[in-house]
Order: sequence, then C-alpha cells, then structure tokens
Amino acid sequence: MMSDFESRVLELVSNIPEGKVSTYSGVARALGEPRSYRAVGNVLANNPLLGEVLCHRVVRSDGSIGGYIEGREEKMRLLVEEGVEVRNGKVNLEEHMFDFSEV
DNA sequence: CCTGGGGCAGCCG
DNA sequence: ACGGCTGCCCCAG
Repeated sequence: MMSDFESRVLELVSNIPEGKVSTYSGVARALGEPRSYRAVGNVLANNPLLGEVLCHRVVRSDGSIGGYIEGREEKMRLLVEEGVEVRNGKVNLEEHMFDFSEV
C-alpha cells in the first residue's frame, strides 16, 4: 500500500518528459514541502514501480547523478540516451531542468 | 574534494 | 502511540 506522500511524489516524477530532469529538492518544492527533499529520495529509493515510473530523471541539485537502484552508471546511460548532456558525471541543469509548473 | 549538521517520511521493534 | 534507524539529499564551511 502506498502512502499519500509516496503517490504524490511518483505522480509528479512521472510527468517529467524525456530529455528533461529535475532535482530532489525541486520535486519537494513542487509538492509544497521544500524541506522534504530527503523523504523524496526515500520514496524513489524504494520505488516499487521501477520500470513503470521512471525515476532516473531526478538528480541532485548540483547536477551530479545521485543514486540509483541499478547503479549510477545505468542512470547516466539512460539520461544520455534520452539526449540529456552529462559532462564529468554532472547534468546540465540550466539546460534540462524541468519546470513542474508546465504541467 | 570532504566533513558536519540539518531535515523528514517510512519502516520496524 | 513512540523512539530509533535509514536514505537516489542539501548547504555552508
């Protein structure tokens, strides 16, 4: 059973289009709880819907990849595959940051 | 680059 | 209900 917080996070993340990324704190802000960024990481870490809801489009606020259940390498590979520029293990947030207000 | 402290939902005993 | 972890974090130093 998913908690309310959990489903809200996953719903939001599922809105990030291919080629775009967001950050953990960005998701938290979009939820209206800017300090819950760590809890957001928690939800994705236990993401029971890996494969259904893509959580690889969420990275750290400084652009570094962050963690991933199947490894950072895999996360980075998926991003590059979608056309996101990754340089020295960091995503170009300026260029690919997704604005949730667009939804 | 690496700490240390802050922060928070969820899980488990 | 309660307290103590844990974790795909953040930010200042």
